[in-house]
Amino acid sequence: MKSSKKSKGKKFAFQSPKGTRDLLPNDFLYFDKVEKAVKKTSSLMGFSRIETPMFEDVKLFERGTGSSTDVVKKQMFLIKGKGGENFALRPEMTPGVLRAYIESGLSHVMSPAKFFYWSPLFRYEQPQHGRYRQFYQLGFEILGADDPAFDAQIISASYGVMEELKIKNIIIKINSIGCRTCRANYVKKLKEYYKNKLNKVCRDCNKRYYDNPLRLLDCKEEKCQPIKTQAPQTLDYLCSSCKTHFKQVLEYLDEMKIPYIIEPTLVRGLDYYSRTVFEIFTEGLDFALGGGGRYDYLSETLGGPRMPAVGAACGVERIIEALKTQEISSVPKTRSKVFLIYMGDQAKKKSFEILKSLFDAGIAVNEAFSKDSLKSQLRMADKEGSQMALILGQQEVFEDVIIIRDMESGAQENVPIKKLVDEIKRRLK
RNA sequence: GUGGCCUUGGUGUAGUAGUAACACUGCAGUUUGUGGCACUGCCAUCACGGGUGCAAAUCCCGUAGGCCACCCCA
Repeated sequence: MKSSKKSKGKKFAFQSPKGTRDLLPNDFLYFDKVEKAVKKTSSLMGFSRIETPMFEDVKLFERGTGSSTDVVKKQMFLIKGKGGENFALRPEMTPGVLRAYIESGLSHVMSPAKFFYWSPLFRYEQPQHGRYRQFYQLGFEILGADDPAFDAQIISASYGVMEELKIKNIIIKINSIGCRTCRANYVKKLKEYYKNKLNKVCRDCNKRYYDNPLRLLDCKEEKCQPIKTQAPQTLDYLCSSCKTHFKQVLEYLDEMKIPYIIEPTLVRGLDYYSRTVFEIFTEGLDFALGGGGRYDYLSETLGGPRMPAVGAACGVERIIEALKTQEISSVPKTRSKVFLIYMGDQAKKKSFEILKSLFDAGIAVNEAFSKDSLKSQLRMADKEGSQMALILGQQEVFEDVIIIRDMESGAQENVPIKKLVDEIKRRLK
């Protein structure tokens, strides 16, 4: 007792940084399933994969995502390069994807271009349910097109992934916040409306009034609600082309029978959105699984060419949370059906040769090299649910045979090692 | 950035001041070359640091992390 206490080492002092998590083998049962769904949907709909650096010039986000947004103002991990460069770990993908598209010259080769991504992002936030400092997003971007068909296709792609995963009761909340012209017009009206009510709304709304008036519509403060509901709505102030655009998006969604509700107060938090904005929800979870919208001016804002575009991003951890909440099962672990057991050093050595030949023949084999007793190796084989065990001892090595044991019936048979591959293949089907 | 709750072995829990209990899992074994059952043994300085007490998992303070509500977002 005392000696065991004395022999204890120091407590392991490291833990994963706040808001980050390790993806352990069991997590990948879900992770891989989602990844498979996004790849399938992408290939069916013609999106090709893109990946960009995990860090970029901080200005890309300041100018692109918008310096008035929380994401840029207080949620970026900043890195100082040794040469004095200012980088930021990417808090979102869109500006990087657009940058890559222009920089690579791809914009001259394929336009419009349809991309999908599956990438980790970083935001310095207070972690919470469904919210991490490092998290994965899957997303779609269509660059160089302003046709409303693409808005619908972006939504359809996101919806398709959810559908593929069998997530229940998916609902799209959608709105249009107009183009530069009609939005400016609307914001003016909105400010006029709020002007003489500023003493009746919360402190945050007073700030929003000056910083980002559209966000007034986002307020959840109780005392602001009555004022909010009476406020002018973006949809009533759309210019005729924005109105037509939005109407067509909805019509296309109707054609695909994608369920949506128009949410007049939906505005979203990133500066670059224009016209269509949307978020994706499912039953049982209060956070959005995804969101996106059109960003027709982002390219110009970054000093690039005029390039209308639309995109969406979904939180992978959130989708997985939905799968778990809705008890949608993960992909079952694929276990190898064959388990190799050795007895003695000579057999252990020989087993490498056998393992190699089985791998070469495309047969998955499990073993337990750290357990030397036959008993514990068999126990292991049993636990793994193996269909057959291959038992190799001194005697067998000497005779150049191996025992195949059927784990269910317990029947055993000696097989010449030369014929092992064929014999296993025969039994596996 | 603000406020509230929480933190006991790999997992889930018990234990409100006298030096950690239970279940599952894991590991080792129950005589030598055969699993699934059963049995035995082992695996926690009670998140970390400090304080008060003769005595602290148990009270107090600090830190870290988790959760929740804001904020915002995926």
